[in-house]
Amino acid sequence: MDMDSSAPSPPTCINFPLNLTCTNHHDHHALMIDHRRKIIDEMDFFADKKESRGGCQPTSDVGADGPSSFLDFNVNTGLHLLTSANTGGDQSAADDRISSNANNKRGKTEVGFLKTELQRMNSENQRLKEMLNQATNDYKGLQRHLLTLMQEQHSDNNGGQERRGCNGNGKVVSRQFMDLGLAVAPDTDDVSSEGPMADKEIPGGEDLGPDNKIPKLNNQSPDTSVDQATEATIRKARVSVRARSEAPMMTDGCQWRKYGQKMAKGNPCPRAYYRCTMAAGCPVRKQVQRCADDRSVLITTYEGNHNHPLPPAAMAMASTTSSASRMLLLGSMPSADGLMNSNLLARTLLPCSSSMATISASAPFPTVTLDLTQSPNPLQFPKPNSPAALLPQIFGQALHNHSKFSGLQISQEIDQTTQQLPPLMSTSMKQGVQNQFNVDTANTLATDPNFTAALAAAITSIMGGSCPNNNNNIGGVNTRNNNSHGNNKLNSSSYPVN
DNA sequence: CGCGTTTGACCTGCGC
DNA sequence: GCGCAGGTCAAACGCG
Repeated sequence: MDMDSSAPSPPTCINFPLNLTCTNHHDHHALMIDHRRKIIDEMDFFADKKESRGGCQPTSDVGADGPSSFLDFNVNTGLHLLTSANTGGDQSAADDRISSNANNKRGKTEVGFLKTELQRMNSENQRLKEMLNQATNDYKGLQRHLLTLMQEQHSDNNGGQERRGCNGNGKVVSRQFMDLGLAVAPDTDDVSSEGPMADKEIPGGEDLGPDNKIPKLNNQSPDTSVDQATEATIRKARVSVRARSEAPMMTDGCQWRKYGQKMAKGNPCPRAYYRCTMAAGCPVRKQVQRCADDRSVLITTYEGNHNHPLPPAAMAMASTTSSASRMLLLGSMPSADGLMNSNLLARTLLPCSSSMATISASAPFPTVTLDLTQSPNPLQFPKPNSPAALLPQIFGQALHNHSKFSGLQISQEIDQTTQQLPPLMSTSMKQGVQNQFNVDTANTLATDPNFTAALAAAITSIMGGSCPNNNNNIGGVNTRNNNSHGNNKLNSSSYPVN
């Protein structure tokens, strides 16, 4: 006997109707534009429709018959009625005709329901847009108000004479504003060199030197000045990494050139100064010095952000400086004790060790210190070249992945949340609420699955790619990088400090 | 010869 | 104003 070659293949008929339920506007719009056009990157339900016209072909796609919930969903929509109408018959036509009236009603009911639902969603979307606009306006207004207050306070405290503080090579910025994450500019409107930090890898960001421009507080929109001042502060922020290592220098995937060495007071070990040589004019510098108390501890301090693309290994550390700086900035939001719970943030970032990371704004430059020498479990950092010794990179990667949340989203959420407070609430009261928000946010960050996932991903990527036998090679990245530069000598990633 | 390191001189900020 | 300390510059030097 012949196999039932004439038997229709029912499944393809069932896929078709879903369009009405889910993406009415989508596919309908596509059809209006061009009936023949296939919709790329979307499920092409019309493909089955076309096939069904020429005879139903068995498929192995989602639409094929089987226990797929997707298929079940289609069936449950009841809209397969349209399919039968379009296919015009075969064996199922009779059955369809029998049930057509009931299905029609049910289908119309569902379409009507979906239309209502769509309208409701649209109106809600519109309402949310308006709320967002309102929040944005309030946010800008508060920033404006904050700047005004700070200017007034600054004038009161310093008599307007002392717009200074330490800012790189002798340029002076109000320390108070630095602590607030803001900087007061010299009399210049040139803020062109200001820009996003490592997150966007701006070219021409090499403004660490005496020509460093600080955004002017006046004569520009407050939100812009805040952003630019923030970036200026971040640029001067430092990330210090303490690691127990016998190696002369920590490996971070970058190429460094030593440009100086000094005997620092109180430390018999000289301090070496390096600058990044991966790109001309890269502003990133680092200092390497052995700890006076424990010569086995290497202290590496990073400053600035790279203005060039980085290999992943180097990106991790660069991300640390950038992201930790943002965290530090977030941690220096105004509060009753002048410093928002910086160490809380540090503990939050690395909850496994309360002493692993500290944030200090009391130093000439706000500094984040990652102490990798105080592992609660000695096995955790067994050898200088072990994957665990690459924790700064892990930390950096995790922070990088989370940097927008930590540096931008949080602060925006803080501000926007503050905006929700009653307008008559005093500034100090709002500030208290904001501080509490910071605490809550930091606690949330500790348990945030995204952060955990980012950290886990970073650990996986670092440890998975690390090569314990090669001090200068993290995941083979450096080797590739060296080849691309065509000169291994350039990779001066290890220099004796002593 | 090119590149990186060394090292003394120089610059700048800060405290007294 | 002076001295100190941190940071940078640049000529001299070494290495491959």
